[in-house]
Amino acid sequence: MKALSTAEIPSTYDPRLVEDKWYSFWEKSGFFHTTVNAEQEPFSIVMPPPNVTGQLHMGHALDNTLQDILTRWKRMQGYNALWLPGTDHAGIATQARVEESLAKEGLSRYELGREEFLKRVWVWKEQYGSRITTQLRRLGASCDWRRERFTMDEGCSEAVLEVFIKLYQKGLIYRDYYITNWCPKCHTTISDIEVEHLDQPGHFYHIKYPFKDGGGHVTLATTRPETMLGDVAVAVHPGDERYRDLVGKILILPLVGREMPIITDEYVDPSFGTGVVKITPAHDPNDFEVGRRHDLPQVIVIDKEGKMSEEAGPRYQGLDRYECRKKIVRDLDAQGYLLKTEDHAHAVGHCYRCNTVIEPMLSRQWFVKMKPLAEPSIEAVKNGRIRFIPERFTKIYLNWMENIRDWCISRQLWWGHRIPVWYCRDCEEMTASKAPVKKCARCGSLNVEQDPDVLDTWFSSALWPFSTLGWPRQTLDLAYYYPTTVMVTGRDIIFFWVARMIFSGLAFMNEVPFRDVFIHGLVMDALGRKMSKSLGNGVDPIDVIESHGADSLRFMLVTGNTPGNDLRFHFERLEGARNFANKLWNASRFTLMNLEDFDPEGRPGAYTLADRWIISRYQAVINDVTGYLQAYELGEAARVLYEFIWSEFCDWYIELAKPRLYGKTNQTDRYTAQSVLSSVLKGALELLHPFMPFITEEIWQHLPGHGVTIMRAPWPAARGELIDQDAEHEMGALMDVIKAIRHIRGEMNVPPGRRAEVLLVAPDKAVRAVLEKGTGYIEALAGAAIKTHKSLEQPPEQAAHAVTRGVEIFVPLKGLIDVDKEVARQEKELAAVEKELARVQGKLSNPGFLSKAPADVVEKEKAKEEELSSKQTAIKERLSMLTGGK
RNA sequence: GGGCGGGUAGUUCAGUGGGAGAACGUCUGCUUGACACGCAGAAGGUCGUAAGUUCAAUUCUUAUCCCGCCCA
Repeated sequence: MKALSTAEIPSTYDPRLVEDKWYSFWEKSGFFHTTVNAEQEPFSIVMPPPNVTGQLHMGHALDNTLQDILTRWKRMQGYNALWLPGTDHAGIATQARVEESLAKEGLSRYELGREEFLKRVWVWKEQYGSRITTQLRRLGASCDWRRERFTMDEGCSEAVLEVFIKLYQKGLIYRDYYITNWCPKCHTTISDIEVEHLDQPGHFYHIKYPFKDGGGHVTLATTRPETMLGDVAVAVHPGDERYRDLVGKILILPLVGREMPIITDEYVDPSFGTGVVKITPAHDPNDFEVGRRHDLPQVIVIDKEGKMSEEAGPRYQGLDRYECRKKIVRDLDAQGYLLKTEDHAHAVGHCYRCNTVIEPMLSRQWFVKMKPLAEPSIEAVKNGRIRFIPERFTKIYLNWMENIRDWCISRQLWWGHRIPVWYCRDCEEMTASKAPVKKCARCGSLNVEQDPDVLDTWFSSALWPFSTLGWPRQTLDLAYYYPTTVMVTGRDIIFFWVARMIFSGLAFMNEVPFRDVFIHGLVMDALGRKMSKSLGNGVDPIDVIESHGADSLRFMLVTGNTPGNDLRFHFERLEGARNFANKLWNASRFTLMNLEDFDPEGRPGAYTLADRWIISRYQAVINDVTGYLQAYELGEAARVLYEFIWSEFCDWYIELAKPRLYGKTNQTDRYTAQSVLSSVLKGALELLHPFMPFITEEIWQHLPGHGVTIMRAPWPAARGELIDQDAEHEMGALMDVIKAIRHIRGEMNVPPGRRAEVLLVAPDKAVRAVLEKGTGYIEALAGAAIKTHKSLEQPPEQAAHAVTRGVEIFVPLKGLIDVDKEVARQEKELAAVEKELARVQGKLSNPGFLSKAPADVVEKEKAKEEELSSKQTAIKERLSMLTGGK
């Protein structure tokens, strides 16, 4: 694959000319593909599977960018890096989409029938299934597509069956009547964590329930008066003195006339409301528990459509639950039972899919018994076999695991893994089996039918880290890549997914599914709101890639963000990343323009100070970037590279190299500059490649000594002998002088074209030597003509003045100096120096500081004092000269 | 009610037990033979509030207020 030729490198980087080209080169060349290799250490990540018919959103973009950075980095480090991709069948979401499309044809799934409907879903899946994987390619994801999996493919489905049967045989899967969360719109049960609790304004209705015999009543408050039709008791706390005498008495349920007892139960909070609670076992999870303890009947008054059932009585039957609420309130009021209505905000459960208010509903469902599975999962995290990054998520995970409740796994859907249980209609025998059951094992009847429900989608994704590697078969892949190295995912699915993978891995592989869990935050809009369809505030990553390039998007997502924290999407930050790409592009363009006659085989001459400095800085950057990646501080790693490339390489090194490249006087020195320029650039590209894969490949392919692909270039290793403290120190001093002169030029409005005469005064011999060595640098970068002195007998009066570490700077400006203005400038500087000096001296005169602070800190403060006080002296002298001693 | 995160420059965010940083925005000046998606310079912060630990706190501890999230 060819990069653009040097002659056609445009001055503005255009990702569209570059990205697709390199991606298909990588993929076709098989660079993403890996296989078991016992000689090599594995590094493995399985991708959190996106919804097969969904499309890429910013959350995916972030999640996959992080994974790609880690994978590309480890691959360059020489690991056998596997990033295994795949998609999820997303039961509710996908089924809902297909039902919507059917609705447009005026059809329902029931009219179509199960088999025909499923055919339609598969067609839908074939049609849209490649959209998201195509989009991931555009992001640059270097995952091994030859291993792509799907939660409903043959292997994953087999894993699901295997797990279900094993859990069933161990007694960890059971079927029971229970209160579950029913979504009247999706027509299915959902698990506890799929319910989102939102605070909503509502009312507290205070109602009186009269006694059967004699007068009097008890008062209670409810937010859901319509459920009173299903009331079967009233409860008070056993220790509540106020109601002690009433326990056991019989009440008459208003509007209904049902007789019901007053009971006691610990669940009642005597300090809340009136301390009296109505008990509706069929429509409230807490009441359900109370009902079980007291063996109360269950009266179902709301049906699966969210409408009042026959049990609700003829007056209310068929009414929507909210219509019914209004009618009940009116009726209670009319009959004098309603005492008062208060405003009351309370948390209401909503379906995470369709946002409909959940109806707690009594029904028969399948559950996984969680306690025995949770225990080893708690242990694995507590003893460090699994590590959360950042660490604080450990507590969130443990807290949830320790209070775990059984997991409702059946869904009243058609799209998914059908529950492998058959019922005999004749003898009611129940058989769980991997193979279809045709005949009842007990009575031999052929009148058997399979459970109509499917499993929760998360049931199959819980197996993802091992089902994708071949389980339940004991494959070589499984032995080599499992447990995976790291799981990268959003903080919003720790419970849904991470926790479930952990207990599944432990239960079926006898080993944790991953060592590290790298948790990231959510991508919010610019105002800090969650991106959502209903708000219409989502930003489409594909639009961003088309306008600014995938590299810019990736870089923007990864910078200025700390692990676990949310990230706001600011367009300005995207532009910043795009500008950085362009900067890199132009620095490379400059380098390549000056490299046309470069001989990669040649040997460079002596390094200049600037060479030694940038080479030394580059070693430090290698160490920093590698260290930050190791610590999952991807944002810091990116920041270090940004600063190195922009501020040090471009702003200083390239500028210092220019005279050496343009002037043809010294071919050896020119060659040396070419060599340093190209080698540091090449190394910087390699360090940046995991973050910005496309642009780095494009440029790298032009550089001398490049290989087949930057993807497979060895990760740069710092060489300690190239770290050059002297060079860094000397360059630092020269940079300070240059900055001081530029400052003066700016302040004094010296026209840029004009070459300023500058006098440098340095009493110290070593400092003078540095200045003399660096005269060329100062002259080139400060636009000045330099003369260096040990001291000046008669400092020029018409001059601007500055002091940096051991160097006094005079910029003579005959006729341009406004003495008053210069005095004011110096006074301001003096005040700043003296303020700082006072602070330092305060410290140094504190005996506690001298005796207790570490020696190096004290030394540092002393050196600072010395520098500040010499600066103070110089400024004072200058001031007294300017004001003529007045 | 419990837990967690955040409160640092005009804005968005990094960071740290010992001299407050970046990007964007603002101001000044620049067709400087890579780049105006650029170059050079500048202004701008009592690091939410109060107490404590320490020689030293923006950083650690406690309390408190505000914002957000999760759980009940």
